[in-house]
Amino acid sequence: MKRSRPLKRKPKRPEPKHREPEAVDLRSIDDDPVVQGILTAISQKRLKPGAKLGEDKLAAAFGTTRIHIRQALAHLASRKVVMQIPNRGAFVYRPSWEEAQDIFAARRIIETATVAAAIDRLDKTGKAELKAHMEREARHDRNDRWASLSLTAEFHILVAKLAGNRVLLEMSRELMLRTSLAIATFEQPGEPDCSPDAHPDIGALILARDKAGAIHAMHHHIEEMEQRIRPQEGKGEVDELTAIFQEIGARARAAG
Amino acid sequence: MKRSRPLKRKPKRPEPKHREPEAVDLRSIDDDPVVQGILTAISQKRLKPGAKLGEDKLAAAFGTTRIHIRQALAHLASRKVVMQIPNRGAFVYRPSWEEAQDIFAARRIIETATVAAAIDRLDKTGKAELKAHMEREARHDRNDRWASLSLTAEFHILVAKLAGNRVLLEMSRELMLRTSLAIATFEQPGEPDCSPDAHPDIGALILARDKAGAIHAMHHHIEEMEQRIRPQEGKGEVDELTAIFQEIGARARAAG
DNA sequence: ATTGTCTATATTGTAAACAGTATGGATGCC
DNA sequence: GGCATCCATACTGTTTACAATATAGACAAT
Repeated sequence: MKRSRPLKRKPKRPEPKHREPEAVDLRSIDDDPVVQGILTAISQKRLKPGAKLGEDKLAAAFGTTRIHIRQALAHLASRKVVMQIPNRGAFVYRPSWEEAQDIFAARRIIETATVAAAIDRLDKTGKAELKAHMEREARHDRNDRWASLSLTAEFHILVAKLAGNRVLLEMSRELMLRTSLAIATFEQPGEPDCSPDAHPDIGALILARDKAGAIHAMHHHIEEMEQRIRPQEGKGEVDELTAIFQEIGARARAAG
Repeated sequence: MKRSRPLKRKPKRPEPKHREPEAVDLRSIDDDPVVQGILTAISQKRLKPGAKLGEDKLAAAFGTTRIHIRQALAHLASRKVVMQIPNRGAFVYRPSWEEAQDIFAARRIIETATVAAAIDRLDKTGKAELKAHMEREARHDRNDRWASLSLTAEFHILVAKLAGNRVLLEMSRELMLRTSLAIATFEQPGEPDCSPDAHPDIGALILARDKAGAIHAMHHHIEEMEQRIRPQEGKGEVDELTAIFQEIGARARAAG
């Protein structure tokens, strides 16, 4: 029993009353698989600075559409992880020498502050997390280059997490990625990103609540990283996109 | 005299050799008029947190197309200046109380560092710029609220510029915007963003190369800003409800 | 009055076709 | 052989139309 259709209705509604958005699904584009895939590919150095990120190829590699890819690339361009050139496409960002130095300087400032804050608010849970990570880093397979890179990055992220400031955590994440790009652009071939002993030392100082010591160690650690790069630029070959993302996808599926 | 059309051509070209992008027009989306318009509207507090940013209306207001608007909004969402909710649209970002505190903490860390760096590399040009700004700020019309807000923001940007680190400058810009949003969300009505005397003091300390004094003054200045906001919210209801039902759920699980 | 359900409208999201631009070889000329 | 020009291709950028979803009022029932 359908009711009669409404008879009176203004053809144009008056300005609708504004309703605030509240408690809604807050899924960010950062969780997007395409964004994550490209980010991990970069942090694992499978994607090198200057590599072209063709829209069609990415769409095929990820099994999605071009629009989706464009959105992801635009987001990464906003974060200075890819560079978009009009009518030519998107490329993995290649920082200038000056920018690389600025990135390291920014990390010294932010990460010395985060390590201090981490010590201030260190509790049982934090200690456990830190110990757990240090064990994983100690006993990991040093021949698995990709796992190595992921683990060393995770240490710095963990410290930022322990500091308990989400804004600084985001900034640290961003700076770490850009550090990867800076190192990939200017590294001498064959050297690791982090000296292998630095993390256990810093971790121990945090656990001992030696604030001055930890700050100094972190400062020195980042200085050491910076001293491994040189203003020469060598442009390497670029790997095939499909192969990279197929393997990353397989790993993600295996891990999940 | 047109030549005969080429007769032999492989239907599919072999993978084209990769050419690196070099020395190209590097116009960023940050220069986009839509992005700039929304940013200045926010920093001048004409757009308040939670305000809806409809695509069609913006397109009409700026005299452009929806796609263009979408790109701009996506960029601003990446920078956490607007919040995008699926199928509902874009809104001016409204930080949580915790996030607001984190923003101020981050600013204390970064801006004390920038003010120190600014003193270290202060030269004639820098001194002149600083003096010029201080004069403008001293003699500006205090009744023009929008000019006031722009000027006070420019002071902090100028200090970041003098520090000579572009990465930190970007971060400061971003944090200042998010500070505007935090203040707009939690301010007591009628109070200004910055205390009017702080900037001349800090500027004088920089010119006198008093590093410790300038750092302390900047730290105090940002603390003062933070103390003007209060966690009062009109929408505590939502949190209350979720808290209630979370507890009920916990009881149910405990009973079952 | 309050609540629930329905529907037209508004608005956002997506797909596909089209247009514009760069690219890399091929051609022709010197 | 070296160099400028030209064109087919591939790619990016934009427009258009359409589909999916949310919104706010109207009506009905309690």
